[in-house]
Amino acid sequence: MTSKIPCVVLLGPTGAGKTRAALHLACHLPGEVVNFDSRQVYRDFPRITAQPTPEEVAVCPHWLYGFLATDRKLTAGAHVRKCRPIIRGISERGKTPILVGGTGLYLRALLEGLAEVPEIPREVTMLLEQQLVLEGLDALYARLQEADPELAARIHPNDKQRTLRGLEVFEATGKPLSWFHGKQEAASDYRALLLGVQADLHALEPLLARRIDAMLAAGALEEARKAYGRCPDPTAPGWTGIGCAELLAFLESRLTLDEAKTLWLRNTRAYAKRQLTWFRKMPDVVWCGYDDPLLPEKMLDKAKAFLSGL
RNA sequence: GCCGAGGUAGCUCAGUCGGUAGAGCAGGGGACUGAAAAUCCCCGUGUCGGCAGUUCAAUUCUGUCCCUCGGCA
Repeated sequence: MTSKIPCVVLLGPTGAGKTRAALHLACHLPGEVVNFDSRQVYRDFPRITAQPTPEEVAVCPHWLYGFLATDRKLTAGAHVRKCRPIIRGISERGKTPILVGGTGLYLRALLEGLAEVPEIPREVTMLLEQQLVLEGLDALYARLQEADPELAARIHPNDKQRTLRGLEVFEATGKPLSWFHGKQEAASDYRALLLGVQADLHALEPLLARRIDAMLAAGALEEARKAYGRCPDPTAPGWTGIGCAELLAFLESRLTLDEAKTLWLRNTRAYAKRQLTWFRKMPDVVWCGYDDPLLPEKMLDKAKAFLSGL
């Protein structure tokens, strides 16, 4: 049995200061930063998705930021497959992998693994999407109840996305998705210290508002304009990110800039709320306040104690 | 000043042929196994603009006043 790779995870809601803390850890452990945020992967949106700046990236290696084109889609599984060799490489170089991000599903998939479901052929997915339009969600959910009663019982009949996922797995493999879940092994390859940046929504809101202004001042609009030139399809995966979608609506004259900013803030806030809900229930997270000026130092101390205690 | 249209939840608005009212959004809580910055679930008492009248009963009808928005002056 191979020993588990030690790593440090930095989690928390958007805009709470994870990037800054990660840089401090990376400099002093020493370590390298690996992204687990589903949006900071887009090449065309470095500012709007708050990726580390070129100056920050120059300080130490950063992985899985800004590598994906706007019309490409990343999935939890694909992200995990990219992450694993990178984390192993960092560890073999004698450094500590520092995982930073805000996408709860990606983190869980990485730490606990994901069921091994084969790739679903595009035709299967497209056919189901057509059937959704023709037959309605109720009919598809009823089919899921036949095909995978266990999964159907767990999801809500209105949950379009999960109903389609359950059906596409069954149609493509002949086996229920819940069967794949049951067969999954619980072993993890990593021994992770979970460090959380704690912030409540009320405190976070003004920071998020200021960050939007700062992004615009730093050329967010120009960034969106350029991205639009490269990928003018508003339904492309990269455009569905918060900030991107609102600025695109402004560029296409569907919103004024003020309306776009208001919506942007509102959506960012709602997103932060979902992140807080997700991370709150995670066990064994060591929390530090976002407003603690010594947060990077405290997190570094905890990381050092964790690594020396192994 | 006159004519018209309105004033109902934090916002946008439904509605009650008279029996004290409900959607969307916002807000709060939650779920989450390859779209996850996604997808979805639960949570709705508010002088129904003020005052008076009619009525067993008015947010609903009538009068009047106030305010907002159009048009005409």
